[in-house]
Amino acid sequence: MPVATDRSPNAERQRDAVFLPLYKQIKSLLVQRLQQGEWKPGEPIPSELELAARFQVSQGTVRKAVDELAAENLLVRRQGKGTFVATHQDQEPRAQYRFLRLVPDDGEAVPTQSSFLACRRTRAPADVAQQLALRSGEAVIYVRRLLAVGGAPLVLDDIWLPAALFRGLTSERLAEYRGPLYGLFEAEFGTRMIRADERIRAVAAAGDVAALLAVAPGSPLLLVDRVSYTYREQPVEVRRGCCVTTHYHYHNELF
Amino acid sequence: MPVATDRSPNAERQRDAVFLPLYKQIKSLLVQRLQQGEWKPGEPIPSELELAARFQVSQGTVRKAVDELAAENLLVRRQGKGTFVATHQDQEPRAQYRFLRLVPDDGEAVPTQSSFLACRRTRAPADVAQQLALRSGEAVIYVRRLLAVGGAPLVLDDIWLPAALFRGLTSERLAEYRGPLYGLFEAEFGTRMIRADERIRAVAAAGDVAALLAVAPGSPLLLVDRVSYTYREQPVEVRRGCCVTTHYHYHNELF
DNA sequence: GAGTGGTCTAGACCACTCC
DNA sequence: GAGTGGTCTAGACCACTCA
Repeated sequence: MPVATDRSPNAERQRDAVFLPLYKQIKSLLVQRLQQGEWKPGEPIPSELELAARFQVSQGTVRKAVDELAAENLLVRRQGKGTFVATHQDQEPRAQYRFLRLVPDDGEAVPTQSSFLACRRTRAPADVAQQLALRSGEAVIYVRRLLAVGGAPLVLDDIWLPAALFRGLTSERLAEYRGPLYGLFEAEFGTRMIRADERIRAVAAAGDVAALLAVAPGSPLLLVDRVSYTYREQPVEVRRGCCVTTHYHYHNELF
Repeated sequence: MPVATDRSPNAERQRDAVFLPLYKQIKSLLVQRLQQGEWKPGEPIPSELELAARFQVSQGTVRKAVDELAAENLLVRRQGKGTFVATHQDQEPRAQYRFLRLVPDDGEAVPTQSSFLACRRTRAPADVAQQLALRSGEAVIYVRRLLAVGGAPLVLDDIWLPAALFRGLTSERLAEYRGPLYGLFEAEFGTRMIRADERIRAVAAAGDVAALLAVAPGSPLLLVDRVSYTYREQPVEVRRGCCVTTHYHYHNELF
């Protein structure tokens, strides 16, 4: 399936609606196939040489496309083995908890316990609907989860998901699943989280939240508002987390 | 100045103390020259062809080294013009305020007013000394700065810098300088911030801090503990910021 | 040993910038 | 038009993995 057989880029390609370098076009085609589920999370994609043959370009061009996708964490390269679709169900914890920035002040990451306090179908509040690019009042699944470590509550998450994409998500399935939520989402619902935006604030704990987190009302909490996106910048999760940061902190690296 | 004239990498290079791909070696040499100030912030580095000739490698190899340095924000490529040393004094605000993640909840970034409440030479507290890789009690410069927007206090920063690197930093120089602090640091003291680690918590405002930020004691504040590094992972700044997040939030993007 | 990604080269041509 | 970074190719060889 040639993308542009002509060697002089402008001659053939500038007539296209959008002119892009070959490797960007290849990249876009790869994302399209990922989105369509041609290769599933954890599976290998075809080798560079095969992709080069398939797209009628040189290996170097495929390479550059794959390099960028690997840099964006959509693909994972493993020398000698192949290139794999990134997954939240991976073995390595850094891949598994890629989006978890809350870490203990000292010592290593400790396994957390999840308990699900709610999981029900409801109508999207206006702000949530807007962030999910849904019409106001459209069906969403609302989940409330308490994360604890060593019995001490750490995070209270309120999560909204488009009901259309997560049909069949119940408390039972949530409770029985081991590992990160995003692993469940991609394995059971075919929705893979690629990117997220977070807005972070300090707030005073309201009464009900304070009770669930076992802190005094008015205690300072870290409020993390997240919107997660799947392929092609499609928003698929709104999450509001209240975190107790007495022994944990949010870690971030600036470049 | 050849890095490895031999074409078979292992034959010659594996005898070296560390074996690295050619482009990593080039990259390291470039960082070394940046660190030594051979090319100053904002200035162009030699063209790819010239570097290739100088290091006795192909343009492609230089290119890969420069690509990585550009990805790490040490260099900035501009097509048709050249490759430049990144700077905090740049025109574009996104480059200028690269490390500022605090943004207004709505609307565009508004210019802030800095006032410097303290700037004095003192001994490093134990924790600061450790983070700066100094001996406990070694001389540091302590700066306290209040950031306000439209007259309303927004951030109170406490900053510690190794006195050895920032000799001559005074309240006067701070007050008369326009633009980001890191611009002053790189222009006047030759220390360029490359990377930073941040630890973020929610805390209750203590009395003195609350007064300076014009909030009630006990109000929730975002506490941002930052350690900044210059070339070669050398820590050169410890900063503790207390932020009022009623109309601003800390923005972060996860990949 | 076959197959995969990783490095390196040499050369062609393109797009952009500035004189 | 000269010089710069940006794209693309073709081919060689290397390092790693696994059967």
